[in-house]
Amino acid sequence: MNKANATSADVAQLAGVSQSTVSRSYDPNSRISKSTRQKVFAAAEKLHYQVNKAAQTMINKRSDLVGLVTAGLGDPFRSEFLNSLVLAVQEKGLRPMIIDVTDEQMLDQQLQTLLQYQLSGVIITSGTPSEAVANAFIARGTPVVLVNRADHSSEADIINFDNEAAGRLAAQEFVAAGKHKVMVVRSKVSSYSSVMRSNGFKGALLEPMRDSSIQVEERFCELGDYDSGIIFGKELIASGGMPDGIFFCMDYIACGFIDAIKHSGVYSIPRDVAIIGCDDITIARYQAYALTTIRQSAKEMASSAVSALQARLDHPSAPPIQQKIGAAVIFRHSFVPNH
Amino acid sequence: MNKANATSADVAQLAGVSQSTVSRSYDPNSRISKSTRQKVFAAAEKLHYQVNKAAQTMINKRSDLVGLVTAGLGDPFRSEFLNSLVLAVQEKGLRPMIIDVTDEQMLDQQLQTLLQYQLSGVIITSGTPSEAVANAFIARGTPVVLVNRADHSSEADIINFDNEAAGRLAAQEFVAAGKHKVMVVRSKVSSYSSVMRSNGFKGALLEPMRDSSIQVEERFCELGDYDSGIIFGKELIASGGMPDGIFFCMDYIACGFIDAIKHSGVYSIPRDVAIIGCDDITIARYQAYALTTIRQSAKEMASSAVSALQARLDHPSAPPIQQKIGAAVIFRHSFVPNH
DNA sequence: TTGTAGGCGTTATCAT
DNA sequence: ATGATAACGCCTACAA
Repeated sequence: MNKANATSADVAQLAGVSQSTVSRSYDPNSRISKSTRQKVFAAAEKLHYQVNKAAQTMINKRSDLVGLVTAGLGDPFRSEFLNSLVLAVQEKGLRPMIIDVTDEQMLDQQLQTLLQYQLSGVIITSGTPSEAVANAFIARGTPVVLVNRADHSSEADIINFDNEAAGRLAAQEFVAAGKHKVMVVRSKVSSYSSVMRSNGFKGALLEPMRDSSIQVEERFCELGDYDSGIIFGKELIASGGMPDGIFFCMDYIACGFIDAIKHSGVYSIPRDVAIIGCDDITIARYQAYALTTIRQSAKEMASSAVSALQARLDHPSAPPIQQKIGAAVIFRHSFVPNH
Repeated sequence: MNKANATSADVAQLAGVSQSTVSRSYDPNSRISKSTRQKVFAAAEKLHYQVNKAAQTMINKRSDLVGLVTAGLGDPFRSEFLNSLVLAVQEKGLRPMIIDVTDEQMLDQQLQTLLQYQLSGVIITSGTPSEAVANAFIARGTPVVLVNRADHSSEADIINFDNEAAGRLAAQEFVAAGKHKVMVVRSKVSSYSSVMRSNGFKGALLEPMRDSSIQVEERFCELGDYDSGIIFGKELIASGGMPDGIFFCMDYIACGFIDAIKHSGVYSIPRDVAIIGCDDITIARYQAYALTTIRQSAKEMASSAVSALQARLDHPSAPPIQQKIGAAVIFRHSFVPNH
């Protein structure tokens, strides 16, 4: 095995052409005689020639690497979403490079070293790392796509799940089902998405023209995870005042809640209390939960984000895009609409 | 914003030194006067200078990029493991680049383009892409670490969960609990890990000196996921012959099985049938499953893999390492040992 | 300790 | 249609 990779010069020599001809052979727009191109490709194949991206990057100032910035892979929905992003990025012939900025204290460091790679673009998914990161890249002329973030940034493209619509849909279902007393639950740590979802829910119920016979209350649990749902459930059971419908701004909380309810044996879902979640995480469909939820299509979000990035690479100076991804109710057992 | 990034030449000019001095300032081993180094750093900071990795890569023939090759991010355990890898890679100051080779037909293409980046190393996690990928990189002098794979490859470092021990542990628990008729279930599509686990289980029970009053049977379900577990459960219930203990080679199958059992209402877990899974996926601890399982520590595996890679980067010609990561029983409700 | 110069493998601009 | 040649930004002898 010759450890040294073949270079275009090697190929040129073997093919009996100049190095620049080899380079041109790989440019589809370049007009080159069919025969030479064939010669070149043949030689390239023989030598297992592969372009050296580093050299290419020096000239293009672009690595075809796309930074996928996320905060905390612990949250499984985030990681589900990340997977979709990876796939979408790959499909465009780009390469996903993950950056987890869980540790906020390292954010600056991470960010600095990131600038070293000549990323073609950066996709920032929901989480803390926002303005600072986005601006640093935009300042350097690297396209940035923001996903599920408040739209403070001026120059970045933005893809958002329609969080308000999600909340509204849940509310409408409860109204249509004739619920009397409903609740919306989100984590204390207010994420953009959760706040919007909650607002959408409350907003839909508080509209003045709406039949006002339905009570709404907003409640909070510590975090946005399963365990917080358990705790919240226990407390609600203990304190009494169980509503007949609850909208959880995150599926994980809902799953925890469901387990708490089942374990207590006091209430029955959906008879005593109907549950609607939001996200449609993988386990939402598992029989143990059978969670009716507002789906956020990770795939759709991901491909939109990557398409936006692609578009910006093609037209760097186009005006920023802002796109909303629709919400849809997925009916399962935890809430069944009456017909 | 000046879109053009500052180069070391710019820094040199501002600091009033030569470009090579700037370069040297960042080399800790280089002997440089404190004062000049300070001047350089000051200038660098002022210009927001960051090394251009592409240029660096051309010289070092190394990008500090680590390829994380996986097959199918759909499997949540794999994605959990990948997350750990990402974290571990980051901690070493390297950058994780994900390669999903789900689509086997694209494997070759993917592989080819991968060679273009001058990866510092490649970590291949369980899945189909093995020999071909590994060899291609090794041939080019890029270190390869194999995780949870059969050890056919000669030159790669190998990190394996002790799959046989996992199976053995499960078997021992059943024996100690006085089970009479047990089963081991794995997916038809035989993965290295599952086969080893099953072998470990069967082996421990078939040892000649062992009290032979315990019956063992191996069963198969289509895939290694939740739905296969459901189907398997339904069929087993319908066909009768429920054993008093089942070892599932993958937690997801176990979860599906548990839901099938609960839904049928015929049997009770763990009274009628005790369940032990393997992996300790996130949801294994959720109340709905409370799955007793053999833990495969994703964190430990990941950090071992990255450490191995690091070691090889430091000592390229050291003999290949082969390391086993221990298994441990995590007791929950689906199987409770008697004391 | 510091500066000068050559080269890493491409692509792009000139000629031819 | 093809071949020289000049960057791209950095590291590393070599020289001073």
